[in-house]
Amino acid sequence: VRTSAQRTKELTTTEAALLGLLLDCPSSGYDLSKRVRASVGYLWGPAKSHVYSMLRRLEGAGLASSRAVVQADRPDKQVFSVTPDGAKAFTAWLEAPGFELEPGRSTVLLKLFFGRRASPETTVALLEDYLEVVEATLADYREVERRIAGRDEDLYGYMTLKLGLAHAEASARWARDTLDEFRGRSA
Amino acid sequence: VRTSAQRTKELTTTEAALLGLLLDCPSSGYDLSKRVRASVGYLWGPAKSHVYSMLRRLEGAGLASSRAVVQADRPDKQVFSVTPDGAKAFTAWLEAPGFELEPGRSTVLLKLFFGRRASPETTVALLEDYLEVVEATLADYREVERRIAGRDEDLYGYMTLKLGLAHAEASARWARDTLDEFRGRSA
DNA sequence: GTCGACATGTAACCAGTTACATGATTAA
DNA sequence: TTAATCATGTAACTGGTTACATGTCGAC
Repeated sequence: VRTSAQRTKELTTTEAALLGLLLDCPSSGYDLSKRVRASVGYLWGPAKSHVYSMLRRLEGAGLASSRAVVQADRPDKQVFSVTPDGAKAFTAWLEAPGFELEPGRSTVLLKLFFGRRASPETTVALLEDYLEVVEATLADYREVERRIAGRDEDLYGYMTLKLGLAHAEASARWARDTLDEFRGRSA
Repeated sequence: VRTSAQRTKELTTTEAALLGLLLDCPSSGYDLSKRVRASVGYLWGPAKSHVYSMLRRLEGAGLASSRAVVQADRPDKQVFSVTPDGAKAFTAWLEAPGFELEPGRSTVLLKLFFGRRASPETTVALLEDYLEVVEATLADYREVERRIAGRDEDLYGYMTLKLGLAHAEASARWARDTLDEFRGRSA
């Protein structure tokens, strides 16, 4: 039989992310969705409808509170803030050791793995497409990098971005190498 | 109004993976689960119970067929094979352009992103833990690499592994660099 | 008067997980 | 007899998605 002490259900990653953003600045679901895209978006991007339901859930759990804000020039909105309990839950999540490191999970990899069942052209096309996408995101990341490099308040975001950059660079290099090797074989 | 030509529901990634493995060798759900872990496991690992239900679904869709195999020395089993339709569906999946490239999605990154809300020690600990895990998987990958390098029949698996290796190496390098920089700041 | 940004959701679905149930067979 | 491996599932849940519904408000 559980007592009331059991109420510390761990946070979803999305819940944690939203609390983290809300700590910076109380927002409506609509605003939050946009803030997600503008910040953690490239590494965590829930659907808009999901954001709304997570907010309601946080509120229900007493981790966030909302107040109606009447606006004259545009539709009214519900602005959510983090409650003391919510802040506690967030730091607990943040400070808790351990993390999930879900593996590759990319269909490119899986398709390549089964490449011997496809024509060489298919594999080459796959790799070329992949390279293209990777180079595009690489360009994005580099732009963000230029924007936030050196800015002290973005230090942690910068460190995070760095890993994304490193991965993208490694991916691009790999794709080029693999393409070369692959073409070498077919030639 | 749809005609019967509409029956080409696209394959789930897991379905495709299972079909791909079944093409190499018909197997029971139990065997397949083990084969998954031994091959694509590090980049795609469905739960055992999920494998069973996917197999039944493939059978229902006419993409796989099963026959009961009576065993004297151990419990009987259902062995699944790919039907001609299944083979067609698999190559369609394999040959279809496009792929999903879900982003980072690691909680490490997210926790780091919110690092300014945590103590420096927490962040350092996080990075150290991460580095440890990455180095362990790196060691695993290198062992697999030694095992399959040069073997022509594993060429595609090898190429796939190479990306995993490149990512792991980049991650380790990044973690070390970030730790250094971080400690430099605190010092 | 209609388009686009603002704002909040609902409904239906889905891939996948965890925990558990069940039982055969063999080796210690 | 008990534990391990083989073998197949069920039940309940969950984190998340897509598609859609609904409406406000200012700008053109």
